[in-house]
Amino acid sequence: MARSPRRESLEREVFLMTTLLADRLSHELDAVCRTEGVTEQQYRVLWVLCLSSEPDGLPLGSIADDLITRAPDVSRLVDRLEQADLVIRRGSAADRRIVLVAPTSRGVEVFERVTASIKELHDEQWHSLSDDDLQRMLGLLNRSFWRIEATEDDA
Amino acid sequence: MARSPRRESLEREVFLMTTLLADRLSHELDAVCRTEGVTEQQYRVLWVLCLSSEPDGLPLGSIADDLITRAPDVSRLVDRLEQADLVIRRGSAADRRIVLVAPTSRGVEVFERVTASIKELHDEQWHSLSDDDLQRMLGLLNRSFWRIEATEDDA
DNA sequence: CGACATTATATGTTCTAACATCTATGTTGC
DNA sequence: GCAACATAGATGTTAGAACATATAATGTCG
Repeated sequence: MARSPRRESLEREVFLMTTLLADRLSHELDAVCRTEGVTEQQYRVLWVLCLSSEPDGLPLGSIADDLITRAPDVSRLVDRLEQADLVIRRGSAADRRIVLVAPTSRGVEVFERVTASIKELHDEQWHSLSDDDLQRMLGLLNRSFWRIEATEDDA
Repeated sequence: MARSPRRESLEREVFLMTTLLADRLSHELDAVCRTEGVTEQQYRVLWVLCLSSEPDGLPLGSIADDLITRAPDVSRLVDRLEQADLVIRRGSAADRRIVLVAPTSRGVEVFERVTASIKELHDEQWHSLSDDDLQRMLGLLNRSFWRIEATEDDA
């Protein structure tokens, strides 16, 4: 933990802690996903698909839009999910360019199991923060991300 | 920005915003590094080397320890830096297993230019947060990372 | 209708991360 | 001193990310 000499400015320190925390959280999440044989990215795709109520599935491009993180390769991401029998591809009758992707029953099961595990993980990850702390943190994160100045109501 | 249906729990939302923000910040940093031809990881190595005051350079393993993010391939990371003439490798006389890595003058220059650009970037990235906000954020990030409960002095 | 742009997806390629393994050197205990 | 183990680093291999380009279907405008 020889990390002292690098902290020059407050901004840099916040930057480092943000990336460090995200790195840690994300890897823990990935580890949980892999217990069910999927990567974090693959889980996110399952998430989008399973929460969508489109019966025929979603177009590939629409998945990419809904994935919070940029994923410049949804096609091959879905390839792997399809090989693992977690989703199926189906052509769209209306527009033959479109490929609809829907979760298989196995895909739904995996999604639900992973989701339950992730819920436990999150409880553990955020155990040390109260709900008020989490709200404050969320506010700061949002302001940082969207780069908006403070409002008056800073309780 | 169709992100509404996914926010089930506060914990998950904070998790998502943390990773989302880190992802954005980190990519902006990487973009700055690449204007000087290095990746973020490579810049971090230069950082460790340039801030160390060891005249002969640091052993590879010691670099890995100092890199905040885990880097399970420092050897090839240094390969690329060496090919770009930003660092040099040198054997250690005391322990012939050890390879010392030191920045070249070009390496130092690149490090300094990138560091200056990053300073500007950070100013921009954190413009919307006051110093108090940054301190609060840092406190929350640290408590999240180290998973420590709140102390009494929550100003 | 036909040339041309646009959209949706697939694929080619390159680089890197992650994991495991290998080699060389050093250390320890008998 | 030597066998067993530990350590430092390099390398082989595989999978995925990033970027560009190709292919196919659709829309548009003359």
